[in-house]
Amino acid sequence: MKRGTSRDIRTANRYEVLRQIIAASPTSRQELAAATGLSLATVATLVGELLDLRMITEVGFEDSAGGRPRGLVAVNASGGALIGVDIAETYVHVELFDLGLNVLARAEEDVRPGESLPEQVVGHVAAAVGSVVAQAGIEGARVLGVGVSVPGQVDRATGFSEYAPNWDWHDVPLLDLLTEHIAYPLYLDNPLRASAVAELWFGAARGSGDAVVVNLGTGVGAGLVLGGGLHRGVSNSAGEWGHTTIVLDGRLCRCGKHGCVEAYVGASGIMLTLRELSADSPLLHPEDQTATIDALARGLRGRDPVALKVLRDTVRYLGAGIADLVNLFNPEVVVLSSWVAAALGEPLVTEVREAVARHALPRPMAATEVVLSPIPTDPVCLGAATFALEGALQSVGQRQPKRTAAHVRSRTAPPS
Amino acid sequence: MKRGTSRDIRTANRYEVLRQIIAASPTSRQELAAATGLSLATVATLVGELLDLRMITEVGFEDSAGGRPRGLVAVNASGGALIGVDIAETYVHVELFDLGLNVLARAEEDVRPGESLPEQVVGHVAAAVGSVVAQAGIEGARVLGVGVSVPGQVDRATGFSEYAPNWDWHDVPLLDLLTEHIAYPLYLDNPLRASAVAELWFGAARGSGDAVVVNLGTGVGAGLVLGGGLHRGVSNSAGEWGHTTIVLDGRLCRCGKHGCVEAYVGASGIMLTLRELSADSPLLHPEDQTATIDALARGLRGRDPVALKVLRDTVRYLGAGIADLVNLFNPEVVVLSSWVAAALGEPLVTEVREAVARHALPRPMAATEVVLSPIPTDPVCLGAATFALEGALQSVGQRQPKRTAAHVRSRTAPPS
DNA sequence: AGGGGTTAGGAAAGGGGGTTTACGAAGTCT
DNA sequence: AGACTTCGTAAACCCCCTTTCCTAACCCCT
Repeated sequence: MKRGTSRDIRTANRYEVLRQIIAASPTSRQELAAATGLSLATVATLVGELLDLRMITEVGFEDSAGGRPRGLVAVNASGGALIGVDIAETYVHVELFDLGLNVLARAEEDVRPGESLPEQVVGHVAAAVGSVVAQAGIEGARVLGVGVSVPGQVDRATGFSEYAPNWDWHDVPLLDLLTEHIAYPLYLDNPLRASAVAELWFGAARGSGDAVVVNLGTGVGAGLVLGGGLHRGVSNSAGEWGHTTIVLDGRLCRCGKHGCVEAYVGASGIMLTLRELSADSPLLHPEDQTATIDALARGLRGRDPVALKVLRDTVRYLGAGIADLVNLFNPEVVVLSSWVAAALGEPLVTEVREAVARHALPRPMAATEVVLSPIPTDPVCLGAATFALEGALQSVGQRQPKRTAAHVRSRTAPPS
Repeated sequence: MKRGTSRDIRTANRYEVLRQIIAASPTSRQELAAATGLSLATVATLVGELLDLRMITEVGFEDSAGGRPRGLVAVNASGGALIGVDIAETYVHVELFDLGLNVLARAEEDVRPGESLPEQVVGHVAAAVGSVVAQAGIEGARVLGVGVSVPGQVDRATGFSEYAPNWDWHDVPLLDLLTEHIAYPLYLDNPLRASAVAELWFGAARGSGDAVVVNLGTGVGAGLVLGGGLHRGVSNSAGEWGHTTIVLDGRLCRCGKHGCVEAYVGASGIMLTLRELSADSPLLHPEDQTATIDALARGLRGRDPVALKVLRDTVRYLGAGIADLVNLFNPEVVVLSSWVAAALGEPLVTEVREAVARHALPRPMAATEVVLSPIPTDPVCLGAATFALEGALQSVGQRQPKRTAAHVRSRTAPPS
């Protein structure tokens, strides 16, 4: 069991202060102290560190009721760039961010079904990363790091993709492969945790001690924020919620089991529900999940009865599943994230809220909010970039190696 | 969000050292340092603190390969007593422990169906507590605290039992009621968390960063140990796993919903499974859960086909449910606890292990063990007593109020 | 019996972290 | 210009753990 050291406190506080600055830029030290609960002195030293790192800059002053004006600090947008890579089943999506986590450049490469060899995927990543750097006209030196999200289980220590369900990858040394093409510091993890970190830093989980980020996409998962930090589990695979059994002996899931949550509320599960309900529905675009979900979303806005029924059926499962998470974790907030949630939007949350309230125990439920992710862009890219940001911030605390006191040893010729 | 302070580190280390001493008493400072990963100096000061508290004593020496002998310390059994109270649906069970957490006295009171008013239950508790103190012949002053476990949701801050499902209690000021009868420091929580803490301190979760303690009794729940500590959630109701939906529209549960885990793997769920399978089975003792489960356990030992079938059916649900927990938390260990698990014993774990391995994802599963609770006595009493122990240790860190420097003020009459 | 050698354990120093207190800096108000 | 206010840094302080140094306590050997 790893014990916590006092340095972890410092790191957490540094994160917290930077989060706050990014969220409310520009801001004053006073405001930061109030928001973080730290003392003014601590905030001042942390702000000093971030200024030294050129991650933030002083941007003027603000009147203070009659006294010395407050100095304002803001994110130093040009102080560096972060790259987030979202490797998914059918595409590689790359975004380049400034330090305010604004998107400066985007690139997307399609991964065709035949091209799923690790080398091919890495090729796409390298090309897209090259592209965003070129687009943004950034000098390479300013890229602080590249976060890479890859589906499945990832071992962060070794940089192996232990298992990627869609491509049947097993123990691929992904980090090594990427290192050959990309010269920036690399941080590897999976989309579940990426979007959870994105919510933790910039989204609906900011400031929450405990939050559950429910990812609704092609795959389904739950990023767990516990005690103000990401819960990884003992082998970095916590959060695999998609294959939770919700209907014993139910629908066959692509994982081979029956009745998984994902088989009902994942994109293809929703498509199946639609097909079962109305096989020739105009909403249905076989072979195209995105189009179908978009059509469904339009249908909901137009109060199309089939679309409403599909939503209701889906939420029947989703609501029960999320209620289980609420009972189990008793979180402050449940965030619905990923592209299916973004597409279905308000109608989805409204239904989910109601269903969860019906299924969950009253007491935990009373303390929990269910919200849509407020992140406007791809949360996985943002989260991946956040891993890079955390990495860059982590290395601040590192003490430089001690000077070897060589001269002390030279006693062979003592002074007379 | 509460920030961690450096004092929390100290508290955690104090816990860790005491845990280790209790587990391997007598032991040396050297051994403690090795086991906890702390430096010798830190261990020495912590041991010093515990000696000052009279929680441990020096009990002699041990040869060290040729040098100064190691001093040995052991729990000071007579240094104090802890009381654990397990309030359950039909009984109040109280145990008095020495500081080595050995049971010195027991008392049990039956709570008859009509007697479920808070005052009546509190009366039983007070009587039983009085009884164990008398039995053990302990002076009152030596009781360091009383931990009380009460089913349902408990607000530790206010000492209210917010909701107790079996008795329809709502917002009962239980702590206040208990305080009127019991003069010792009181610590209130629920059985789920009590048995989780018991495993964390003395059972199978010792030294685990992440563990799930699955409680199989009349009720069903999961105590969550995350990051080496108990996870409580935002309103102290995390771990409500019993009412997780495992069969959509399945069996009616006493909570009013359908298809809850508890409806299948709780004691009465198991009884129902048995009744459905063989309504006139000799194993079945209607109206008596304990007798039925015991009969079932005997049946398993005798390889009775009906008993085996009941076990297999139960594990079908339980295995799926636990597999979900494994996927979600990726814990180091899953502990099966509470009286049903204890009664069914090895046959149960063996089946569960197999079922979980079948249902869970391979990667999280590879890192997880499924074990039976090694705690021989009532884990809820033990856990409740542990809350009292933690409470007693907590107050160590409290700084005594600063001496008011009164003499400094008396400048009115300065010395000539 | 009286030195080495070895190991345990305590005391002091050192490096982190956060907070409180004191004070100079930089404005406004009279 | 001087008084008042408020910001922000510097210094002192407390807590935590570790490293280093030194003494205590025992063995063995001469």
